[in-house]
Amino acid sequence: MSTHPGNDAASPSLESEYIAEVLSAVENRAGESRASIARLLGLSRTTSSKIVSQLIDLKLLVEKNLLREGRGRPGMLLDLDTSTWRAIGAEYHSGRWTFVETDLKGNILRTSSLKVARGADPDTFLDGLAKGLGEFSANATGELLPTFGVGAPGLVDCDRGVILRADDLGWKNVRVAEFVKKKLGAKVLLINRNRGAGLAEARFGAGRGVHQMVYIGIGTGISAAFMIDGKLVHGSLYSAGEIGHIAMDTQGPVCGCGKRGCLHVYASGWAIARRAAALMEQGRESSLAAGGKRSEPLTGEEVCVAAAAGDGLALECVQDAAAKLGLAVANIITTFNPDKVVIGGPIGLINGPLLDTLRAEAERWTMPHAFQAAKIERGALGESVGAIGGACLVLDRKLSLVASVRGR
Amino acid sequence: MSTHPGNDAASPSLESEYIAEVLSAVENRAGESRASIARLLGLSRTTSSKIVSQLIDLKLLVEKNLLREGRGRPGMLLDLDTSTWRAIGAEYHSGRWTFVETDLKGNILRTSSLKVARGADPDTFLDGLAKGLGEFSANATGELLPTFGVGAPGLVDCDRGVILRADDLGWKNVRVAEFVKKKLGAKVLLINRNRGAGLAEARFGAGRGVHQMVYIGIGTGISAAFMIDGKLVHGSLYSAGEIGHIAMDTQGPVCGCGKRGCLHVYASGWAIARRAAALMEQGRESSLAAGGKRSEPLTGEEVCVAAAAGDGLALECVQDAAAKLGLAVANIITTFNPDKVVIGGPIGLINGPLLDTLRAEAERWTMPHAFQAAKIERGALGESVGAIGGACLVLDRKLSLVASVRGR
DNA sequence: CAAATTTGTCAAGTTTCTTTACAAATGTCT
DNA sequence: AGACATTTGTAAAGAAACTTGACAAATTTG
Repeated sequence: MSTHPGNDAASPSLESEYIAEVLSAVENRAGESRASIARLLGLSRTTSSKIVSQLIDLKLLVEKNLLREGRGRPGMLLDLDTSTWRAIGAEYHSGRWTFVETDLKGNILRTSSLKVARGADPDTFLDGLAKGLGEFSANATGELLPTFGVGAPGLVDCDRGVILRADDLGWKNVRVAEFVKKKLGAKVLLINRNRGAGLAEARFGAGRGVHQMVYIGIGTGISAAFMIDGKLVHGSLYSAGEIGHIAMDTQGPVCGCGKRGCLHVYASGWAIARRAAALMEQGRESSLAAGGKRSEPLTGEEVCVAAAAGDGLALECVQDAAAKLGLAVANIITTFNPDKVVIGGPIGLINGPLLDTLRAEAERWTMPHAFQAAKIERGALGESVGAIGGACLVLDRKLSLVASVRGR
Repeated sequence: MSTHPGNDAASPSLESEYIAEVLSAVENRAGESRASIARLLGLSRTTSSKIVSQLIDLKLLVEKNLLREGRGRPGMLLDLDTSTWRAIGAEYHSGRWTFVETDLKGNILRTSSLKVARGADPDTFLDGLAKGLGEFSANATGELLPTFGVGAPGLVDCDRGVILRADDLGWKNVRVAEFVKKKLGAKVLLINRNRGAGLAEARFGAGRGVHQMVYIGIGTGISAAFMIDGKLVHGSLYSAGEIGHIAMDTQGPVCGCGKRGCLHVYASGWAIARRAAALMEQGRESSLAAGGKRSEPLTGEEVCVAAAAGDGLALECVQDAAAKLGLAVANIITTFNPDKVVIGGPIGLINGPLLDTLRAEAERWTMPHAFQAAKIERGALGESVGAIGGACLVLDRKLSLVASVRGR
């Protein structure tokens, strides 16, 4: 036994091209042993064993209990090592930074959040991120992977870590990665927050094990993420999934983008709130009007909650939105043929009438075989899903990150 | 020098994991030498050289002229060897089998076609395929890769080589691969003909070098193929791309599928022909009516040709179809953010007013940045593109196929 | 024409993976 | 219970693949 565990001179070499394959075999399947991995990847037991022991030394894998099945000596069950490495992810949403710390399996170990002025300027946004990351990472429960994953609003250049534009906030060219590098000396992997949420749901949530997944995030705006065989579809300029502005009706009302009949004007949180406010303005009764004059403007979430509680006006607004969403989802199902459609976002996660209407309308406008293939479900990771998505980006690179920490 | 070139005892071993990478480096780039490949893949010149000589022995690569650039000894320019190996692809379309023989670069060396009864039963269809393949492959101009690539109508199970269903023909579970295996003893790679066409355009046609491509095939029906980073998107049950039945207007006319307002009822060849016929029935004048009573029903292609020639009625029909196509393309661009949209199929390839209208309407219904990224162009491979797509499937596996022929 | 540079190949050396062998741990059959 | 078959994990020896270092060949530059 070594007296200096792990970090000593006899540290593993990490030269095999099969290391990543072995790791992902353990990650994506359950109940693998050294021998079963060897069979799976077409390697000898010796090689599999050697790689596994390297990964154990790196604290990426652990041996669990014995695998009793069939005859012969039982194998050692392998699993991701959740004891040591930690990933930190962040997401900005509604004027608030959310931070999560996860283990290698994406389990949330710790959360924190930091309020900044809603609709703030990019500088406030960036300062909040750096401050939050600095404080949050100081209290890590394990060894940190040396990169932060960040989910941001707007059109994101993932390669350069820049928010190219966030139209609803009026931002342009916000260089997030560069800022954090300067402020904290740490690397940032940036992604659009809804794409990050889709990634997280695909890896750890409602889309686990699904090969063709569509995530639809419904909040103030609407956008989607396409996960095909474990990979996120970015598109040419990172705007794949921006379904908020698909044209639903060429005769429809004018949208903020200048076009008519965008999905956004029918089904976003913004649209739901506006519609409810307009109906109340016309004198329609609703529980939403209780308490007289409001200080803050009505939100889509509030309307959805009221609808779930049975408010007639709210129900009407939500169901109309859900019907349009259902039609959009139908066309996405027809176009993509996914195995699963995951509905998320602040609006999508509310346990109300939205999902049933959406599902019924999606069925109405799709071919039966495509609809049956596509299970439509709510997201399973809750509110901080976007931050988990950031952590996912870090976890996807854990191998190279660990290698670089260990100073290969 | 060996007296038995290629096939003798000293045949190459094909064990390196870099063989495929070297081959695709030469394939997808131009002007590579042994040394430049070594740099590209991070290999030593020795290894690169060894692999290249193996590939030359296998007749997959050839040395061309010298590469004079910069100082130093010029490298040997490498290229795919077009002298030996041949791929055969087939496509069924409008009651006709088309066969193509290509070299490793997808160049068409020979074509043939075989008419079978239009709207024939599956048996006639299969007999025609086996007969055609048998005769066509007998006259090969080189050594055949031992597999045929076949583009077929309908929903195709690529793994098992079965047409699961072709609704417009009324077929179900047509086991193409099994039939050809029995009849000719040869393996078949089956694909939907429009997906095959998309594959071919991405590899050898208008989508060369494009990372995010959408192919839209417009014939009697409409369907699409999505090529993301060189890979075709199949979807969960191989129906990704079946955009003929996306809902364009919930108030629209009833479609054959039972729903309302499908793209198919507005913009397919079937729809264009029906619309033109209806207008003429109402007494509208058109060059299409010349020659009195017709024996065959009017086709969408005829209307498009008449529109290109300036016929007013035809122009109206084509432009209305193109406008709906443009709207559909707009939503696809918004959703996918492609670099290029390739318009193909019997209708899409006709050099008439369709493309301009489609492009204008697509621009009208997309965000500027997404539209600008997506160049909309006609297919570059002509009518037999589906058959070339079949050949593509074979070429994509050339390495393993050649290895198996050489009896590794 | 010499010097510098780059290519392609050979021989020798290193690393990685496999083969062969064996102890250890289990189920099965008698 | 005990012999036997089966499977796992590891170690030592061997094979295969890739790299290093060296060198002739082919070019540009000065």
